[in-house]
Amino acid sequence: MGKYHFNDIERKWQKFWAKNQTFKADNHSALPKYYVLDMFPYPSGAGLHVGHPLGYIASDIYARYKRHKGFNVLHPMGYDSFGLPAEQYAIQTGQHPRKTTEENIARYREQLDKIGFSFDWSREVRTSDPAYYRWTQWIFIQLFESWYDQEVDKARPISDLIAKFAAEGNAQIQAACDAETPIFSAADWNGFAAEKQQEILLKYRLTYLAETEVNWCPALGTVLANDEIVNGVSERGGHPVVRKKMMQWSMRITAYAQRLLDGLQKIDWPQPLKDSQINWIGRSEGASVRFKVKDYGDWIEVFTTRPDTIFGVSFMTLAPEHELVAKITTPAQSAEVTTYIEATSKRSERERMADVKTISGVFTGAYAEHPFTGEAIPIWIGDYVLAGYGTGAVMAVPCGDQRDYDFAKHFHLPIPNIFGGVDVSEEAFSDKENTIIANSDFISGLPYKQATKKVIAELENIGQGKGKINYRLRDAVFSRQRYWGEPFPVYYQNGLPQMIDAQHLPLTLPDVEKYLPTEEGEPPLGRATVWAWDTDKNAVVANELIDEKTVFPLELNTMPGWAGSSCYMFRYMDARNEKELASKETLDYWQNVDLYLGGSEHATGHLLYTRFWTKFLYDRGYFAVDEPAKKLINQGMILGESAFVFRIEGTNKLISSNMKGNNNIQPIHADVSLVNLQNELDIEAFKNWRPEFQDAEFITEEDGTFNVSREVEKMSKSKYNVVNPDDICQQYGADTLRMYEMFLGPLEQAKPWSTAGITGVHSFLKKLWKLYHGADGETFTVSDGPAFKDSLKILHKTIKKVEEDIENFSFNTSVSTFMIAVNELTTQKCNAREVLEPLAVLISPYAPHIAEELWSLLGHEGSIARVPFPKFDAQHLVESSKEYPVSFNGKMRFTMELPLDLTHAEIEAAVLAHEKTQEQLQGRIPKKVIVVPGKIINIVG
RNA sequence: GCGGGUGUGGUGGAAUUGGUAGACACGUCAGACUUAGGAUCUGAUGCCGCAAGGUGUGGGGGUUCGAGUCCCUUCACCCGCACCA
Repeated sequence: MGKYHFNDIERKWQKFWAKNQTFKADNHSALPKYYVLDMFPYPSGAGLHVGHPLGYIASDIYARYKRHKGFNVLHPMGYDSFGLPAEQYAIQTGQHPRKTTEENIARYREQLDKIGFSFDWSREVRTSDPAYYRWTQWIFIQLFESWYDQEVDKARPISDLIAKFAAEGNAQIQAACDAETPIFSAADWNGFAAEKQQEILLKYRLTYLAETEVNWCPALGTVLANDEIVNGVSERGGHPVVRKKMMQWSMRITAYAQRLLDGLQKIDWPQPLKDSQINWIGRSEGASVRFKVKDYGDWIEVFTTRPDTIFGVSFMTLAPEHELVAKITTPAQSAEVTTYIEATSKRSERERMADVKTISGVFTGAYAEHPFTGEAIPIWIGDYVLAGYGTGAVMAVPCGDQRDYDFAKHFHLPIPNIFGGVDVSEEAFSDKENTIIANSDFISGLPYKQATKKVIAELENIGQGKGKINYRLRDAVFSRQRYWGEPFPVYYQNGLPQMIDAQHLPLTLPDVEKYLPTEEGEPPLGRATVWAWDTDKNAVVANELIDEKTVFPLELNTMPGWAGSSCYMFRYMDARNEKELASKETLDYWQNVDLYLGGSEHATGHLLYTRFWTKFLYDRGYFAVDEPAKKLINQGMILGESAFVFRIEGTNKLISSNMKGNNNIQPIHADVSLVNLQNELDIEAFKNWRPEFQDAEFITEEDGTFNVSREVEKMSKSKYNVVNPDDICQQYGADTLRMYEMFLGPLEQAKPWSTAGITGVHSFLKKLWKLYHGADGETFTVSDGPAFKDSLKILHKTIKKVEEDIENFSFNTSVSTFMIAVNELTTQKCNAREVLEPLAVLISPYAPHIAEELWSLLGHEGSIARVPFPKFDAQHLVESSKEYPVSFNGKMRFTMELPLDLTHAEIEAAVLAHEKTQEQLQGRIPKKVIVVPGKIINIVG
């Protein structure tokens, strides 16, 4: 056979796996199941870089390991192929996003195949494929046809709700619904026109159409969800975002707030990720209190976590956007209030966040009545109160809240002290655990907890409040004004939304000439000429037929990016089923994902939405489980090492990094492929790469080299620091790439990519190959004779360590374990099948190609993939004696050999009798001898 | 400000969970084989010191026979959330 020709070997086995469908998972297996999933990628035009496969390699090792352990493993892959970049590209070039997406997917697939993953490609899904998104649309319909019953704490069919309305009205129904839902009786309901009934039902459905204040991004021409905004600008592109009211589809995720919190307790996800979900959901316990506005019939409702401080209220503050502001402002204050509201609305979200120290506000001229004392409380407006949280209004208790305190100080409002033995002349006192309430009528003298309880009871008594749990979580806006997304299965009849019957799905995306919004400001689908629904034919027809009785306009918005990714893990279970999302049988068998790998950046986006939809489909009886993934691991990002050359400002002179001195310099990204490991730039190649520097003057080091400086940054095309895995595979092989990526460091940790150490891993694989070949390194020589005892010992040590490592996901240390094993076996000249055969199986999850080749050289037919994992046998590690280090007063002095089966007393006696011990003690009697089994013996003198 | 995390040689990182710190790899140095080496093999390599020895896991303190690991304190860096009433 010859030398280790990794390119030939890898191509050969990749073909073999594809041809034999080696990794096809079985939906009807008697074996225990195990589901290993990677977050599927968005196929971008830039292709894969070495950072992408990190998680895929780790999960692939685990999946392969589980197959060796006798599990029926589901390990699928697909593409999250709807998204903005393809659409942006389409806008610029007129190229249909479908086309670029398909090209990108083909490139991704080619790159993935080269790394030797054990994916079951027969289950591939693409979110932009109508055969897939018909199920996304189907789920949308299910959400529309459901409401959330808080009494039984689950989603139920809307027909149940209609029956309840008809029988008893809505007064007694505990459901998740819009805030301003009016109360009606059964008689009212039955008397309502059908359209009015539909309007009311919309307030209860789990996906609903409503005028919402949304985050509008003018540059992108679309709305964004809260998690798509970072620091007040869009996550993608960094464009400014403003608040705007629009008619939008929303998802009633708030109905699930508590269950999304509770569910975290039973899943094995990283604590930081759980923390950010907990934070995002933002549960706080308190009370809602209603304050009557003096001289008006209106009520202001506030939420407070400190009802115990209600006697400390000295003013109220409304958010500038609060709906009552215009109504209650007195004529005298009107001008001032208007000016203030205008000023604050001009400030962007970002400015408002950046500038939290400036205190601003204005008095409305109106007063509210204290629910207990009847005292007049001035009502102010202030932009420190957020419209989007709670009710957009607060009862200000300056002595107990620093923000209220600062506001009061600034506007010279009173700061009554309602805490016993506390000084509030300098700052507010917000330590509720050590609170004793004073000057507060019926709660004076009580600590926080009891006072809170009593106040809530009293508020309920007078009908001005109740205990309440408030969540920061908002309903998720589900409409996007884009082309390249799932169309809603919705048409409009008299302005009311109607669902297309699920049996007529998919409703496929129509073609348009341009991918921009229309001149009238409609979404791109407004350009489609065949985009109307004929309820008679149950088909899409031309828009010009809309005047006919049975033809209606279709929804012009599309679904957001997270729609397609929220249930894809269930579709993989039965990916080719044309009748259902997945059959009951397969859903029952595969349950949910056992191990999910992906980045932590999805904590409050995808990972929250997918939990929401899973719980919903569980409630409606489709799924057997209510969480998508049992265990989740966040792999760390692989960062790039960018290279910079320096230009002296205002000149065309480039200066080597050590020569820059006091010059005013400007760093410029240089492509990392033009720089060697010593950070020396290839000047000629650089000139060709950036023609504008063709004539530049290069100021080099004294030895004539030109050095760049390095910086660790995110890998990205624009930073010219991308390393392509194809190049690594070409030069060193996929097995080397796989092992090296694992060797780089702990899976969860972020780490810069550097090729510096790759030769170490590569030469390990060459040594492994040689271990199975004779002295010439070319002839396959494995003997059937007995193995050395020492070789068996190494094998079993390795089995134990590697198994532990895989189970703990510390793949980096097991690479070292393999290196030690191969080095030692080489030294021992071990060539026994008894050792080398199990070794090939052990290593096959990490380096599957070379393992397959060795397995076949060992004379086996077929793949190594399902060969049982070697069994650890402690027998081979048994020793009759062990070297014990002996220390005196904690200082290591010498070692002594002792049999393993001694009792503590026997060890103690043996140690004391030892000549070196006597030498150390010099006749003194030791205080005690500490014997820890298998560890150090410590003599304290 | 709140929450979470990390700090170990020239570098990436190990450390049986309280038991000989620095495994393994890169790099560096020396040697062997070579026309050559960016190939292969052997050896050395935390720091100070010729050596004996000393010292050493961001700093300071503590518990312990014994601390990278536990406790207190302090510093530095990274990542979330950020006027949440």
